[in-house]
Amino acid sequence: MDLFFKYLKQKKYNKKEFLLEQDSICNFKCFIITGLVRAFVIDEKGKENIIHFGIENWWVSNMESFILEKPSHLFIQALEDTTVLLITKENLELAYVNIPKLERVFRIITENMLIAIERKNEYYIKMGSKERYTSFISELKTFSQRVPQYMIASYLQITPEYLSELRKNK
Amino acid sequence: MDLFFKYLKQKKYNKKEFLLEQDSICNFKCFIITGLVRAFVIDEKGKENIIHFGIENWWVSNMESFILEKPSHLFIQALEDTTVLLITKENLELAYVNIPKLERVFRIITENMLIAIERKNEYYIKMGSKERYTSFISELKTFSQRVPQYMIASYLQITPEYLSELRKNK
DNA sequence: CGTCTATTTGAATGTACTCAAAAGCGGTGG
DNA sequence: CCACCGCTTTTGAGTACATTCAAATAGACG
Repeated sequence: MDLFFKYLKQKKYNKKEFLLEQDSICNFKCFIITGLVRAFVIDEKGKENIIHFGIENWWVSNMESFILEKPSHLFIQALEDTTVLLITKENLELAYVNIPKLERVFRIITENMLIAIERKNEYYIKMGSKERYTSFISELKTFSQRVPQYMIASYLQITPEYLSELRKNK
Repeated sequence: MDLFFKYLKQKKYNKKEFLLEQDSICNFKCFIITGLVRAFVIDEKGKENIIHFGIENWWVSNMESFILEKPSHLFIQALEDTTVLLITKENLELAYVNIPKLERVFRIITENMLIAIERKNEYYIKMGSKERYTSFISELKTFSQRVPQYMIASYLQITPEYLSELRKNK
């Protein structure tokens, strides 16, 4: 652990600041110590679509951009003042070499990210938008109070107007 | 590589045979040598929803079930006669210990799975069902000839009837 | 208190679905 | 080789769910 920390850099982002912008190459992974971020893409109509949120104790990055070193399609933005431990791609590669055990650690972290995504997908496939909302709220109610409605709507892939509708008939 | 092969077992599944059924625990990963499989979930209405296909040179498994050793929500079924190299969870853990380099290999495989899923999600979020179909076909046309329309519809999250409609107005 | 942002409301519209039925297609056996 | 059966795809009418747009209302913050 001590060894690993040498490769990390603490960094602070203010609310609304971008950790990553579209078209730039994501050369880092961030571990969120405190704060909250959102990752979103912009579609052809200019609408922002939130892919996921990142909260305390999660790693955030754009894996595709990070690994393939290609321009990112997504934005990552702090929704609160956010403190992270950042590791660059360069440093991570070094760390893998010098701390072989780290391979296992990040294999497991990656597996857990994958599980989280698959679970979300399953939800979206199995449920209609009403159940999606209620189960989202019941599972994440503490966290859902930290983001505005319209962002929850975006995450649930519905319009804010329709979410408002759903909330009424709950 | 030779070392690793000792942990693998070749296995054949006939068309329509299940590699994994709902409620059983997925204790394997399979590398597809030849053939084609589909992974799907059944929703409350009894409808099959295809999450992804697995083709030659891909690993298939249900990561959530495999890693957390919990009952699977999904089915994995051969759509053609399919030959795989199978590794059990047990053997994989042994292999990790005896071939430390394998940690790196599976970290990278997992990362690539994650990228594939994220890319699919991005497609679904950014595009309407029409563009989803056309881009699916153009990217995967060789492969799309190996599966019936109604399964493509299921994968695209639309009804076969509606897909038929889309094809007409293309 | 005023301004800016977020949420709600409602009407009109559109996208995709359901259900039922017809048409197409492929394989099998007579 | 053709006729039939089962499965897949197409067609069409009616419907439901979710969106758009515009405007009103509510909340947050300096």
